[in-house]
Amino acid sequence: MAAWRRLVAVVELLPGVLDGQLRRDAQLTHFDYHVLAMLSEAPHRVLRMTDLATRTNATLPRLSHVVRRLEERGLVERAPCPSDGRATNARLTEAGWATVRATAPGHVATVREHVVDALSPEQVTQLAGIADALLRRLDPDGRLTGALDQSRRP
Amino acid sequence: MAAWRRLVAVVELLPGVLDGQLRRDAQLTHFDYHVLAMLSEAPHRVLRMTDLATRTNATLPRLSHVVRRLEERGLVERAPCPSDGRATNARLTEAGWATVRATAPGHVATVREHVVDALSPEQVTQLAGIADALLRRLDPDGRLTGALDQSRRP
DNA sequence: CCAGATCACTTGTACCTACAAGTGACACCG
DNA sequence: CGGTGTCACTTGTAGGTACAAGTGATCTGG
Repeated sequence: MAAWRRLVAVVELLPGVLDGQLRRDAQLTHFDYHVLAMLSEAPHRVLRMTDLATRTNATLPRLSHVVRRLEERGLVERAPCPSDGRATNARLTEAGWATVRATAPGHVATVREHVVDALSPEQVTQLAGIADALLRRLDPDGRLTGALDQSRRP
Repeated sequence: MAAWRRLVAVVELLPGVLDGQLRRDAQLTHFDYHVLAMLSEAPHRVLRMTDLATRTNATLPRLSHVVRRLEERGLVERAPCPSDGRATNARLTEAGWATVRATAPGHVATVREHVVDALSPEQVTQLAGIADALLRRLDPDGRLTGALDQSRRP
């Protein structure tokens, strides 16, 4: 079978595996986790909704709903931005931070189990190059990989 | 950044690209397309719902809803299986077959554009090996890749 | 041969996501 | 300063997916 077809199969199956593990272990969607993880890496664990949306590849409506649900669970807080009245800052609460710390190891272990351990060291190196090349097309601005321009700050 | 994190980013972005192209060009979900494609490759273009579910990595309820919608659009027909009264056979109609033929080239072109053309020939070869290794963990029975046991037939 | 278990679905309900419309807040131009 | 346009969200509605329960048909043991 052609290489691309196998890639499509991987792309079809892997999200389900990652999502399932997080749902079981932390009652979080993979997207939820991504939101919390991005916040946890930000300075003061605060980000504008717009920045958070680009970092998670989400539309603003979708992010708004998700953050509202996370806020109801006490993992995130929202507050109007002092410097720009239009903007909203999302901040990771202590409970949210604790959730990330408790969840990250299991998530990383799942990825390791299903990806890294399935490949030889050379293949891991090759994969890095391949993923890099693909992301230059899929995500030219590096929004998901953290190479975002840092000019605007909350 | 680690290789696996870039892979996760790819896995996050690629489905959206594939889905978007099919929605625009054929008003089909990527999952819808996968259902039609599996039927188009089956003998007589007929498959049991259960077989179709494993081949598309879907739960039976999900498949049932999707096939109902495809049936309403005239792309698929359902009929009770003659040999097993419990089973339902899904058959690709002429309209469905025409849709697959009309849609496949654009879909393949999209994959080519975003994947194959982004990589060097060596990388494509490497990717085949990597995807193979990953699928041995993610899909040990080869359900999505067509290596399914062929004992039960409609 | 028939009661219970299993199988192959279908249907119903709840949740999540996408798209569209609406609401204040800022920015620029005269 | 107003008025217009844009920005940054929020809310509402429709469509898709997951989980749970229900319906016949088939198998199995006594």
